[in-house]
Amino acid sequence: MPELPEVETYVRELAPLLGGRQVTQVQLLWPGVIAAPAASTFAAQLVGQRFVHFSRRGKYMLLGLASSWTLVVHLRMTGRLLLQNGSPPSHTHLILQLENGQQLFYQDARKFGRLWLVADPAPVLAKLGPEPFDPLFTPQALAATLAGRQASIKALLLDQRLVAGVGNIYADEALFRAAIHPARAGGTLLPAEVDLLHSAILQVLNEGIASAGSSLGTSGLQNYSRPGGAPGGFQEQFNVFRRTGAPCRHCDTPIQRLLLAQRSTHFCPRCQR
DNA sequence: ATAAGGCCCTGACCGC
DNA sequence: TGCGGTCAGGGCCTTA
Repeated sequence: MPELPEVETYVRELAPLLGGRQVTQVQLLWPGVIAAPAASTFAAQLVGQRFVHFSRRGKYMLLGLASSWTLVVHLRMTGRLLLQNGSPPSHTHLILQLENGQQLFYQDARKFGRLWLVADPAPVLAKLGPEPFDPLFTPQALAATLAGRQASIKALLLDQRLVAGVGNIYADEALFRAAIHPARAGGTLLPAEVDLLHSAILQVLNEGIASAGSSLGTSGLQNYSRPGGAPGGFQEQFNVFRRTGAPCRHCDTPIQRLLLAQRSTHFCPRCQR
């Protein structure tokens, strides 16, 4: 599932490919994908716009246009952006024809993803917590948000109001690196553990970005790929995520799976107590 | 304010 | 081979 490293990879790889390109035609095949404005006006407002700026906030992709408007994209579970020629793949819901002959496809098998075309993206992003790489996101700030919380640390890491961009994959991997059991109540973490978790979050996100994200395609849906369709590589470095029953890379104990906050959670029962 | 559960979707997978 | 049931899961909404 696209989380911060996957969205960051999109931003970095789309910038040179899409920068300066102009939208000449919009085909909206499934209007439900448009969150704002009304689907009937979305296409008309996007035609003629030129992509000039590329950034990210949490798991939201921000495609800045020459008009100063922004096309905001959230891929949720299975959303993908593909910059290609030729016929659209199955589950394509939006096609942007570009002036250079290329096409930008928005594809999403489960239809969870959404796009916004807005003058100001701030309201869309209003509920997000700090960016993990923002200097304001310090161990002390993380400790303050965890203080008194009874919910599991896994559930809290998935809450985008605490820190933006961490999803199921990187939450599990960060908790393993920090040697913290995912079911621990957030408020019970000791200061030293919060420090470990803070640096583990930054570490796994950085490693994910360095590997161009995680693609899970061998079993289950191919739910993330880079703009040209190539997979990321971080799944090769998973310590726990979707490794249920496989030996822990540190101690050989079989990785276990449990359900927290309605999300599958993977951990080593020996390394994470 | 916090926590928990339901909902949206549909391909993959499992058991029969 | 075919079929029905179950699962996954981010963000939003409702409920307690």
